[in-house]
Amino acid sequence: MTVSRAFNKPDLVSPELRERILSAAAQLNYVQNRVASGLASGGAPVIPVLIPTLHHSVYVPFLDGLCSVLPPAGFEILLSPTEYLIDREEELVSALLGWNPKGLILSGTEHSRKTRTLLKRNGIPVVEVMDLTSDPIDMNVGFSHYQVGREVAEFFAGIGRKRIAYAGTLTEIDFRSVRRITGFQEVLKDHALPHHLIQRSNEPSSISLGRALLTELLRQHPNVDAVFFANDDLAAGAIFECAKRGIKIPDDIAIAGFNDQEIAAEIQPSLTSVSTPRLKMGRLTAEKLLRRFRGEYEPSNSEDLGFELIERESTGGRAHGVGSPPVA
Amino acid sequence: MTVSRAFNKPDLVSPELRERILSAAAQLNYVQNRVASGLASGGAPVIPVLIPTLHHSVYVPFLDGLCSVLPPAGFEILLSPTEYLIDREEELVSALLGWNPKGLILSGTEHSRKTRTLLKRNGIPVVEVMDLTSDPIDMNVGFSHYQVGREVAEFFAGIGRKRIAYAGTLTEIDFRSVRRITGFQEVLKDHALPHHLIQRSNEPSSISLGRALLTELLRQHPNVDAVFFANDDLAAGAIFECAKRGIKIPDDIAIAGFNDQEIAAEIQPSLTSVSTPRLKMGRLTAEKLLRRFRGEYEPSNSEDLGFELIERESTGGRAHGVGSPPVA
DNA sequence: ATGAAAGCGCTAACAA
DNA sequence: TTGTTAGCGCTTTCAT
Repeated sequence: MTVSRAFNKPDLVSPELRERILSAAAQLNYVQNRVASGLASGGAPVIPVLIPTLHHSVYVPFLDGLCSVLPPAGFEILLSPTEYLIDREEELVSALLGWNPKGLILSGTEHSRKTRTLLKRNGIPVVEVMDLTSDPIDMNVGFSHYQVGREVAEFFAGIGRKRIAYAGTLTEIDFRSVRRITGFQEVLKDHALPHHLIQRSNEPSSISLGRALLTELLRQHPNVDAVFFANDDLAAGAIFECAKRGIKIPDDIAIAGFNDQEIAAEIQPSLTSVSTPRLKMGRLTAEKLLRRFRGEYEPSNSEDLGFELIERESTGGRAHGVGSPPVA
Repeated sequence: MTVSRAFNKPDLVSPELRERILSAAAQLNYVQNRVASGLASGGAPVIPVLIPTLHHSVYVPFLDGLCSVLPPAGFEILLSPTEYLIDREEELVSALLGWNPKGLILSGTEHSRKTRTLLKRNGIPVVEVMDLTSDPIDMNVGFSHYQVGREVAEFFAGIGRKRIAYAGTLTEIDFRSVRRITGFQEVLKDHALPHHLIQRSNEPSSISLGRALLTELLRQHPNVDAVFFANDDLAAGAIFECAKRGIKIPDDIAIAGFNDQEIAAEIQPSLTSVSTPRLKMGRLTAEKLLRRFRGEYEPSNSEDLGFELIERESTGGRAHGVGSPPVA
């Protein structure tokens, strides 16, 4: 029918007829059946997005970035949390491929062999996000967690800290966390500093868990003088706990977080953190997919968006980003 | 083909044949084409979810609740932010109906006439969430924001506050916020207290905006002695700002937040807040949909999940929920 | 318990 | 510029 054209390729229909069709459609509240159109054209306009979890708000800005680009371009987002489970990811990828999606987004660069095979053979554009890899399934947008670990360790060593710890959750199954620890420990070794001060927990991340991690760390190693937390919530908990115990930050202990969430700039003392480009990652990921759909040339399959260490009071830096902006 | 049956109604196929089919499918990495099956059976196993925004983490636990129920039951979530725009919602509903979804989830109870008509005529199960209404499109799961406003105002009046303010964002387009304000003001009027101390902003909510709102409020009304913030981030900002200015909480000013996010229990002083059942709302919403799909009887179309005012130090209550749980 | 026929509502490729 | 034909990969329904 010409109706289909009027919707999908309006310029191929005479203005007059198009007018008539569109207005009739409006009258009848007609909307195209996306399922049928998906079947006919081999592939539904959906993009499955596999993220580890929604519990942790870190993934929200990323999603937000996707939502700002994909739906306006006509693609719906199929949201699926994997709970950090690589086997669950495999199941989900397999099931989601049943939608014949035009593209797919995966978190991290660590996947089961079958996931990789499935996706490679399928051949649709795939973006692996959050981390960096030299061997992407297809495309890759992220930054190096390994480098984050290195940079924070260098930073602590550089300000003269001697007993430098890492504290985090899911330190075994969250591969990004593992990489940060790896980089972190390597640098400590290079500096001949102790590198086994790793405090782990498998509970979900939270402010109160940050308190607990700090408490336990100090119980086992009372003279720790710097801690890199796996995220800002944990670090904030540690700051609250220090306040409660009268531990001086940064004099007694320096604290750094990860992700530079808003609380980092606002808490007292303000928290040194690593700013990560999550919103931008979402937008760029979406744009790369769209470009590929249009068959445009993609200069690079791998994009390192970098990160930035933001020094604040918790490591002896100056207050940063605190203050009252004008009310609109 | 019998293959279809082997997947969808395994019990109608002889065990032996079923075995053979399933193993062959596994070998070939075959997955059913959901699009084709959706077309043939009239309706894709997707549930569009319209939420106002992802910027604000309040919607995340709700989504999380949905994700814990819907995907395991075979339904994918189509996530679509409306940015609090009722016209955008209308467009999205119309477009999403093109998926012939089996059900649909809407935030709030305020919708355009067309949205209501479209949905009612379509006849699929619809759940309106977050707020309560006496006239749902179909089903309704939430709690009364109006009552929240009333209860907090009563509470402030009850502890002897005289100049009680409300501070929030998007106070015009976020209807839940509007309702809280309405209830809040009604009670203040009943108590013959001033009820025009409303501080508004249209910027997105953030800790630093909380600082700004408090600052501006105190500039205009220096003797305000209680403030109900539209959420905990804003309230936390206000607490940080008070610390900076040496304003005593709760002696000089009492502060309450909304949603009882984790920071409320952890900040110093701890923050009185209204605990809202967001995760549970997600789960219950999903379960109600599933029950309806199965044709089961739903005793009630409207579920009031309630809320709870959690008193903490910021209004003169005792510390609450602070402390270090054991490390796992 | 299994198979055959028909068609879901579109879009692709082609013809007019 | 418009209409026609066929078929996307399933699930129905009905027959075996």
